[in-house]
Amino acid sequence: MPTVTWSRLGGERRAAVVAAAEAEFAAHGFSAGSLNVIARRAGVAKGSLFQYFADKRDLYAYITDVGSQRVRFYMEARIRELDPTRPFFDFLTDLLDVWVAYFAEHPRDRALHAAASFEVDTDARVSVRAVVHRHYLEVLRPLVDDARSRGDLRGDADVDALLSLLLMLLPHLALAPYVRGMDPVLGLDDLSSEQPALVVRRYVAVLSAAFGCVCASLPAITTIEGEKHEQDTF
Amino acid sequence: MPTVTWSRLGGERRAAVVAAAEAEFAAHGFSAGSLNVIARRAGVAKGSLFQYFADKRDLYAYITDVGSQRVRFYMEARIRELDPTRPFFDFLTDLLDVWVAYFAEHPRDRALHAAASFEVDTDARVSVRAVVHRHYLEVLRPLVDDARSRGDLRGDADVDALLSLLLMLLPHLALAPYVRGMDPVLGLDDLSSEQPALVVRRYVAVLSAAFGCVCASLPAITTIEGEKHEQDTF
Amino acid sequence: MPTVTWSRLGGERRAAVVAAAEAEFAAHGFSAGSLNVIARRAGVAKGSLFQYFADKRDLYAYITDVGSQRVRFYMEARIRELDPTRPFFDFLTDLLDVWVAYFAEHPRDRALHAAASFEVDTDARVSVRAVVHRHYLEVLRPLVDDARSRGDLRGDADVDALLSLLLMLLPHLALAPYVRGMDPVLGLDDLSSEQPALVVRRYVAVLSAAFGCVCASLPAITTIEGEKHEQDTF
Amino acid sequence: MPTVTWSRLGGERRAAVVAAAEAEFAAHGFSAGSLNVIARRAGVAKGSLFQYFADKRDLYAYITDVGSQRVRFYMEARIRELDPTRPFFDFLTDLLDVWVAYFAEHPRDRALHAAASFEVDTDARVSVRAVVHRHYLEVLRPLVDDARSRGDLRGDADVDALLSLLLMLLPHLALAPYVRGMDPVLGLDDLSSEQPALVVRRYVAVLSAAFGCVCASLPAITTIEGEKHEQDTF
DNA sequence: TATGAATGAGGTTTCATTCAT
DNA sequence: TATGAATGAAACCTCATTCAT
Repeated sequence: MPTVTWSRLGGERRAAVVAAAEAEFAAHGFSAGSLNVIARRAGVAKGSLFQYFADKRDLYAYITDVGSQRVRFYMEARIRELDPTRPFFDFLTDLLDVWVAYFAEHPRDRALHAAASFEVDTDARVSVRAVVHRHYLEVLRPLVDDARSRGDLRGDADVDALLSLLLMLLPHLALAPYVRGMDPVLGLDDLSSEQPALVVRRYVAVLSAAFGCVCASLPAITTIEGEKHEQDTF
Repeated sequence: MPTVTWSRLGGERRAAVVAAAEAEFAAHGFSAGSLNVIARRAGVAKGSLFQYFADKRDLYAYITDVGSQRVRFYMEARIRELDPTRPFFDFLTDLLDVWVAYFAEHPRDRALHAAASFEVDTDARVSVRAVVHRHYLEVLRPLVDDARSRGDLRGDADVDALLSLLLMLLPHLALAPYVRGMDPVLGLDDLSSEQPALVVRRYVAVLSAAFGCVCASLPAITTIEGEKHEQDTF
Repeated sequence: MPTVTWSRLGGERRAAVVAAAEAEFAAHGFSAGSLNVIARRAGVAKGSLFQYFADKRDLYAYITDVGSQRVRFYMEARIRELDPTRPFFDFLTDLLDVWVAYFAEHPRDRALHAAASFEVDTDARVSVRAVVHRHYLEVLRPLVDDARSRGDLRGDADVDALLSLLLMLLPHLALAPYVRGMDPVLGLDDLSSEQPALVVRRYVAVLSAAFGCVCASLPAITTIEGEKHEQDTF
Repeated sequence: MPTVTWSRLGGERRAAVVAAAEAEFAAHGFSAGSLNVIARRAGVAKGSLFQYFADKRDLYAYITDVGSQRVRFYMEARIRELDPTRPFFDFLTDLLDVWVAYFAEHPRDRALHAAASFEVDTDARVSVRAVVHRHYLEVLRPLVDDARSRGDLRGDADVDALLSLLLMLLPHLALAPYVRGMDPVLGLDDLSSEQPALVVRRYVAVLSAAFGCVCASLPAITTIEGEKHEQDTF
């Protein structure tokens, strides 16, 4: 937790430290990120960092938290716009599109997310992922619960299994297009050949088949390729 | 890639190097693993390591490959015993049980797998995961293809999406019971409350619902809990 | 020397600073003692310490002085009770017993004494020991002078040599039982095998033989061990 | 203990490291001595020091050992020249003169001795003093034992108390002339006013009176000052 | 082919002190 | 008078890699 000194700090200095730390941890992760570099880039003395944060891990946790909240606030705003009361898998499709687009446009957040996912230091990774997972679930669970109460999910749908899969799919969709080798099957990391949007629809189709109400129909994947008016008929 | 010197090396010396390197990388991962330690424990000169491998990354890739092959050979043997011609999702359930049990009993392989998954160094992680994914797919794709040709999968099943999900689920099932925070939903890391076996069945139920032939029924999870018999009626 | 600000300070604040500084310097000595820690534990601002004392060394000297005076006042009170007009070496024996017991029961003063003795920083050590030595001598010299004027010491006794030896023996007796390796001969640091009381008597016997009046006899060490009665015949 | 690498090292490089380390530890002691400085002055890479010694403490212990042995070898040679079979306290007087002169002429050894005596780090101090004390005793005990068997000491002399006092007097005589405040009574540190030689004689007179055979007379201190001839009559 | 000595940059953290408020 | 933010030097130690033998 940041010190009181940090909370009393002027906005400019704070912004400089946050920016430098985000850049460094995004580039090299926690273990390999260097406080020397952060201090130098922020234009503050090395010792000052320790007036603001208990230690390296404390700074890292703070940076991760700030980043997670930024993503969450953004997503929550977009969720409201997307109208979460629509048929769930339609909504989910749009949501994942937004998600993919966000990380496409925010390389810094993408890198922070990756750094948190791949951290070697067990304690650092665990505490950071706990934060991230909490954010994920606080947003997703209400959406899923509402969907089930609306009847968009099967009555016997294993909601926790759905959430568990989403917890894997979300980081995957965010990172795979930029991390070679993460997805050797669907080709997410081969940007030229296939659109992430298509992969989103393939995953949603799977989830819909697994959890959706039998009567509910899913927008056909063809809707992307240009001919799809028969879509809502099957 | 190991040098020719390595290939000409006596078996004993080779085994010593491999054992020391596996232990070190399993314990500390690639970035934090120390060649000094490996050389000392293997009883060879530090310089010798550089006669056998181009650099640290080369050694790491080799060690990962060796480990992956060990796991793969084991799994292939068990797959033959499990009779892959049975109904696919029955077979898959047993396969995942074996998988979970293997990593429960082989902490070194589990640690190597985790080290590869969490490596910060991008290049190291990418090259290692490429190897691991290749092994996964070379085993899984024939099984899945056979299942489809046998009619165990729906005709329009998105086989690649299934493989993609399996590529996420396999490491998850192997590591989550031992890595705090990986699974905050299904409780895989809370060994006392829920059996990995049950989680396996929940995941397979999802996959079966998504990809299975409509007519094919899955062994109900009720076999473990005893009450949800309506599940196999959908 | 403390500033005038210090002298005008409220008693509570002063006590807090003294207590924190004593604890810190006792635990880590001057060089390794931390003003940060002292300020934090005393509940005052770091800057305040520099309003009360010129610098770290000044604070340290003050703390040592306070501690020395505490010990000195205690010893002076006990000296009056012990009746310094008795035969000198009888009295000295009791005095040293009291001395040893005091430090046995006051670990904080013991630690401060040790810290002063083992300080690496030459200037700090010199100034601190000057204070301590002054206290020692102001107490001891009158006692020794009285003893000589009473005829308890030989007429030609080298009083200064006696004081010089006492200045070595007193810290030794105070610390050796708690500092491994200080006394590899008489076994003061091996509490189980020999009592400090016996060591006191052996040292006093030496001093008595060296400085005592020939006619004056010393209580034989046999009072503790019970057999060497021929000792008092020399 | 130095590594094998150290033992295989060329003489020139070894000498440079030893010289630099002796100078640094002599000047600042163990805790405050800097490996950075040592490496720079020795003209070797910082990392090289860690190829020769396990850590800072290891290097310090080695340096202290080397220094102690140097002093011991010198003293043993001089002891043979001084004829230890002479009357003990005559011999002891000469021995202490030599001792004082040695440290007067060898400021480096003096500083190392001081550094070892005043080290704050308990473990470092303990281990170093154990070495020094061992050297002291291995030299002194045979001398004292011989003296007693020759009849130079009283039959009932407390030999261990004598050794214990010598263990205090020897460092005192070596260092006090150069460390302000160590001796506020006999004025050892006030070089202009009184000769260390006289102090030696005053201490020896005390020891002789305490431990010497009654019949044995000591060379009167008058030999230096010229008037106290009544001293040898007690 | 094997060795292992040498390198020196880089890591995090603590510290006493200053000074503007 | 009290505060506490800022400083930046210095600390020990580890590391992968090179190269002469």
